[in-house]
Amino acid sequence: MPVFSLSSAAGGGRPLRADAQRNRVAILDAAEAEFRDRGMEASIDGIAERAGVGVGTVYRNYDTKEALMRAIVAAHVAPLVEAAQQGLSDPDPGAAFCGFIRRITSESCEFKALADALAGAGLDFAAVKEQAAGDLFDAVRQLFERAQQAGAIRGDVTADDIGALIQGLSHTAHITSDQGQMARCVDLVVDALRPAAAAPSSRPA
Amino acid sequence: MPVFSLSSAAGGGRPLRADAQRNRVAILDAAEAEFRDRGMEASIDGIAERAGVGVGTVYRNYDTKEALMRAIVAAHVAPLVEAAQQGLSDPDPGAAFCGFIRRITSESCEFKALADALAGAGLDFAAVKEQAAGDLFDAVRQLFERAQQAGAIRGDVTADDIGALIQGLSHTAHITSDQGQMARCVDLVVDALRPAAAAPSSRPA
DNA sequence: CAAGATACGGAACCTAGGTTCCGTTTGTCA
DNA sequence: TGACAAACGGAACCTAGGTTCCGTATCTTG
Repeated sequence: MPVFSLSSAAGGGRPLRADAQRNRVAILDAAEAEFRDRGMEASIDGIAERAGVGVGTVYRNYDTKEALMRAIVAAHVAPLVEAAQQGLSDPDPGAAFCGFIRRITSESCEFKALADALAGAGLDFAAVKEQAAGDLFDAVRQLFERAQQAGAIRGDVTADDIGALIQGLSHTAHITSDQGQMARCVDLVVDALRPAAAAPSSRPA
Repeated sequence: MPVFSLSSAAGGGRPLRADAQRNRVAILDAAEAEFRDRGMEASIDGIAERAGVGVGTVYRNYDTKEALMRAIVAAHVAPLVEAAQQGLSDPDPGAAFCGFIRRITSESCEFKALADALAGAGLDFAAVKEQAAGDLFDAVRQLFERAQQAGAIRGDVTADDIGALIQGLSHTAHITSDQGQMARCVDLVVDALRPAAAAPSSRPA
């Protein structure tokens, strides 16, 4: 049951039938929209209907709802992970880290499925942590450690703490769609990560 | 369908039968334990079994699972609300507010049902916000406003922001049972609420 | 255009968990 | 202890949503 490749089956095969190809795109689009708005609460029936397709057709492309969700989330995570990797060579480790946190939380705010994935809501948490969200958490950890070593982050915070905070913020992102409020909350937390008042990394008085 | 009073029906009535009285207590105890450990994921079947009782007996005391949950949560919320009211006359408004935040998050960490109620998980959110959790949010808001007026809290934070942060932290509390980590995260957030020590914050527009 | 392969739709199935119902048991009172 | 009301237990019911199945429709190829 192939998950990629728009025009041919995985491995050996002959090209996909034209209608099947069209449907695959429609399903992806529909899933994208539904998962965006409702996160893990989106239903297969809803996605199928939105795609103008029967549920069977959805299942012919993705074995389970979770697989479909993962595919969609993965598509959103990939560019984030890439951005994180670039951040690793940012001359200002603190800014790179904070900026990345702001970015993923902002993304979570408008794409509920990402929020759910990061918050571990409605999914087998261990599974998520390996897959889609796992990559992101790894990326965050690397940025975090670099920032902390550079002295841009308080020493008494651990990577696990960051993970926990992100999970919490992701939940908030799932609930609110108010980007402004979300941003204020995130800024607050991010500010709090700076080393105690003594050394404001970016701003001498 | 009475919800209070251990020995008699609400309003007019004759005393409760002895076995009914015993069962009511057993149900309350069982619900307390199940909701503590599993939050809203606790099941009526599980509660009934733990209480050594049939599901019908549970429903004879509480019309719905949510009603039972509310009763249990309310019992935990009451003393908190009371503490908050006392906090309103604390000479140090900032400490009163922060202390209260720490207290409810700590409580949420070991009593998952409270975390769920505050995070709005698995429940009709509006309903929760009126009931059990609503009182708590109100209490927090009062403590917050007083602390902010006293200058103990940054001026650019709103009561809604606090609500959002609590919801997020409550989700974290639901996931982790590590009181230490929870405390670190909460401290971080609480610290962040203090007015910027001397210098203007350096946040990007 | 016919034949076969491929894909489709959506009814039917399954599971989980909340809720109801009713025949049976137990407590209470005389 | 007998009789009645109160309470019990738990099977049965209902709903929601994920998943499977298969008869039918559509594409592709010769």
